[in-house]
Amino acid sequence: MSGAQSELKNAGLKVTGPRVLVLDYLEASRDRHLSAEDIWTALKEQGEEASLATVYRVLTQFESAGLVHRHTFEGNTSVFELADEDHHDHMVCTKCGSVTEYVDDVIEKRQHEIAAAHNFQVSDHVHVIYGLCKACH
Amino acid sequence: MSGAQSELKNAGLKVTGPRVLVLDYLEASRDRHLSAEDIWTALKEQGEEASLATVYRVLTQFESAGLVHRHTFEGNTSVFELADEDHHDHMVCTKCGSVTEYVDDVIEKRQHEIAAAHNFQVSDHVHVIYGLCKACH
DNA sequence: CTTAATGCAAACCGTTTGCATAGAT
DNA sequence: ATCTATGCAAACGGTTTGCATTAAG
Repeated sequence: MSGAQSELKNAGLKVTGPRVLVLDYLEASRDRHLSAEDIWTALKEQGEEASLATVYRVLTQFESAGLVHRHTFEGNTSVFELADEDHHDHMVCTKCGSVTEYVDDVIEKRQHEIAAAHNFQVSDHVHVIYGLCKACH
Repeated sequence: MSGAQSELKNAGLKVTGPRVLVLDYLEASRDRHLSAEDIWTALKEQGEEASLATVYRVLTQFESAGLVHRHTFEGNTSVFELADEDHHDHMVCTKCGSVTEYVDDVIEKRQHEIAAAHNFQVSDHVHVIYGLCKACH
């Protein structure tokens, strides 16, 4: 039984074709941030069928189950990535669209101090740096 | 001549009814972050007419002219605010939607160091803390 | 066998656009 | 008078949804 199958069971989700396909594909693309359409296209190219609507449904379920994170960045399309790693933030290249991840304890800590100072109870945060990646400038 | 009128001229924009209305309304709401529809509704309520399409066009022009900043946050609707103040980041209440602004030099400085370390050329950044505001928890 | 998941196509929602008309300089 | 801005309604693009069908447990 594939890793995807047991992950689905652990998450309390029924093991179905589309769910396994999407999860497998996300695991094979751990270093990338994918849109629903990216995934749908990739599955079609590898001969597997899953409707776009189902890809969206599956991704939304995965997000609720905590398997996946959804990012919106600027622009209209959401991108998804597996959620099983540590928290990190993103640098998005405005030219090629590539996404670089980073972690920084100074910032992580600092934002909790800021929130506390405003009597604000943090549940999540987004930190995105926009600019040109190494390859694009 | 109102402040809005001279601001428009300075920005190289023709002084028209809808542009003055939108800019005046933004100035009267400096402490808030407004969606295109918020503005359109407000104008209608105060008896002024401007089509929603025009409000969008005007806001987009203002953004290009640097008069206004557009934020997307999470979710699909953009919000706008006047751009004539210092840079700041945002805390968004996930319950009531209120937006609190803050500035922090430690974070500002730190993110440039991080970018430099990855050979990334920063043009902009977004830092949003999500959670519950003082009033909501 | 029962209930939940899928595919399809249509609906949705914020936003943009083409085109004819009104308005600014 | 000229050329741009506006209003309207239709188009758009990503995402969601209703409903009949299919598959998982």
